[in-house]
Amino acid sequence: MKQRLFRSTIKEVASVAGVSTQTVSRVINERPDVSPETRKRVQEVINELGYRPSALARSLIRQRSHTLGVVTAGLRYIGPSRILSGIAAAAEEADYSLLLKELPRFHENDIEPIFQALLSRHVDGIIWAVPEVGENHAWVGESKLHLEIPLVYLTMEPRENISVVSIDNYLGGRMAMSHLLEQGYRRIGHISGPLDWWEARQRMAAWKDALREAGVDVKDTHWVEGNWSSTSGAQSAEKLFEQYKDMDSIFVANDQMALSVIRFACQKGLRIPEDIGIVGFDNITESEFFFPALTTIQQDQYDIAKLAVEEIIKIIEAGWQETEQVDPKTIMLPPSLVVRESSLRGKEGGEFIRKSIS
Amino acid sequence: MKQRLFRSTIKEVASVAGVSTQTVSRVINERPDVSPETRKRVQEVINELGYRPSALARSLIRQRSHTLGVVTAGLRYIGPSRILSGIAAAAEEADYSLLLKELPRFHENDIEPIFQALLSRHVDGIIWAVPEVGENHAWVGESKLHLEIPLVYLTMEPRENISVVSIDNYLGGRMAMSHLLEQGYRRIGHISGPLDWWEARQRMAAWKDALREAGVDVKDTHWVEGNWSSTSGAQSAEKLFEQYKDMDSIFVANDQMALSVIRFACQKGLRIPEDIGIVGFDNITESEFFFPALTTIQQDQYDIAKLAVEEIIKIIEAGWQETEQVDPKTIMLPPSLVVRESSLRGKEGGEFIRKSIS
DNA sequence: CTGAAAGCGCTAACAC
DNA sequence: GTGTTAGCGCTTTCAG
Repeated sequence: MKQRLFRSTIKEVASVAGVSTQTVSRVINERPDVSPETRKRVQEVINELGYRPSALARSLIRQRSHTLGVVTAGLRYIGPSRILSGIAAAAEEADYSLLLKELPRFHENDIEPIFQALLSRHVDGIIWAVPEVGENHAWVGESKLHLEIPLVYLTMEPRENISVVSIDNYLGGRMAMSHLLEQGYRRIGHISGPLDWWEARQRMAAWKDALREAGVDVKDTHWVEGNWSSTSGAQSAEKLFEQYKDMDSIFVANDQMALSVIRFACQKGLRIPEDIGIVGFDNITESEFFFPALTTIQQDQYDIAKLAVEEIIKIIEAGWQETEQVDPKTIMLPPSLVVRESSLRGKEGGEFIRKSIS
Repeated sequence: MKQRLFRSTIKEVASVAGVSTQTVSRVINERPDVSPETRKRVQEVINELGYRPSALARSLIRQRSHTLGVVTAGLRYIGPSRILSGIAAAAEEADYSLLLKELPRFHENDIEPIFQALLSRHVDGIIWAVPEVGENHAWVGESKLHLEIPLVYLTMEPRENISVVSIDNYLGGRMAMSHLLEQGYRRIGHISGPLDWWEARQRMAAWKDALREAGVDVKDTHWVEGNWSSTSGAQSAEKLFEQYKDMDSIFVANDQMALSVIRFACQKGLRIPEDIGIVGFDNITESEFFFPALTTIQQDQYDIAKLAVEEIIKIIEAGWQETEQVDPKTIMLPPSLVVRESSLRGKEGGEFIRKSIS
């Protein structure tokens, strides 16, 4: 027996209520031009039959789906998840649905099928929430895509004529470094993220620039490249302590790696922050409870995600007005410094948060 | 100017290629009954115009969208994200799209609008990936929903005639307890999750049962209720050490709280695992790098998510065959014990994984 | 205020 | 092999 869907249609409602489908349509769309009695009768039939208008049919005729395509990568990690969470909240608020596509790899650059799938379902806009890694954004700006809908990128290097929303990673790095320098650390090492990541390069550039401006020599032995994972953090820590003997502190490009650095330093018998200061990046929920608690740079991924959704909806709605279009722009949000025990040398160890270094 | 979508239709393709829309339809659906020349010509026009069939129109006429609705809660946490990640991977593989709805709260029980939104978009099935908390699943089984499509639940207490896929939390708790008992610990305390969570109750029941079976007295002072967060872990640890003076170990209901317990014990000068043994639950990526590394119970959320998707697709497809229906069933997956430093008392501290305690 | 006709983009069923 | 007709469930003219 073929599956039978017990979904009532506008036609059934109309026939039961003894009106035309047109009138039912007016009722469900809350148009004013229906007499109160008719409206009431139709509404009753709707409730009775459990009638639910088909968003599909509506999208087809209105050429508008009220749906956003979201492309993510790395949902198994906390950063991308927090971003998706923000996207979902903002979309819900604006009454948009979400069509989700997860890229299997960060390096994915066969993006045609993704767009095909999204466009064939008539999404009104696309949020590209995939970090910029290697050449995985090389296609941006190419018009080969025949893209007739707005596209907003999350966390990518700003480009002309493209809408981008991102945390300012360079600024975050500078904030971390300013803090360490203020605490009197000078021989600051760095464990970077994988350098094919734009974010990793930004953080590292901040480390280098801050040292140079402070008049500190930067040598190749003063940093090591990690891959974001705690495992790589452990390996990097070992290598870095080996090749930078009189290092007094480390700026670690994320908290997971910083966790391993703490562990490694503990095992070596080094005191934190007296012998070695540590600053991380991300402010994952756990870092407050590391021992010692980790000083880090907080990114509000939830917030930039909401911003991105609001931006794309603004662009979409503008496309339906007679008004002028919304120009693509880059929105860069500053992160904030969260000072905890791991970097507070020679002062009383209270915890406090500074929102900006200005 | 009203937005103009440069989307070509099957009609345009047909007219340019000089055939009927029907023939184009046959080509894009790879039907055999088209002559090679016609097929070639049509295909060329398709490429030329960048034509993309509308999945919307297709769904409407086929009464099938090849789309799954996914309802989640707590995407800002890592567990739900890993589940979503598994769902996305499995859906992609089966060539299904995903319509995502995130509940704003775990306790949400106004679920009508969620179903409305999903059903109005003609999803073929729904995966309910919201943990069971308080009465938030009370509606399950009520047929008021007029649900004409399959529904599979993730992580909920098994019920008759419902499809459920879940990790066996009770078994996980028993595995943790068996391990502690084997290591010679007897005065085992417990920090539970919030007890309105089904999972928290399961883990706690395992703690209690294991102690009883081992002939150990269970008192109300031997456990404290946390709320999964590291913050609550710290508070709970303080309280528990206070009220259970000769406790020799703790089974903590998740790794985040366990992290705080480690921190608290360190600050008190207690040695882990000699003075106090600790076992967590979840195996978050960081727990391997805690100091000491945390013994814990691993749940493979990614895997159960894939299973849930495969199950629902099986049910959906069965609905379209002449064959009999797939009966709803409960699938319970065993977690696994990961032994690390925090519980290995008086033995050499190598790390090893046991897949099951049988 | 209400209804009839046309059509969004596509496919199933039937002709030829 | 290929085209014609009808219609998925809805909304947009335009009459009345």
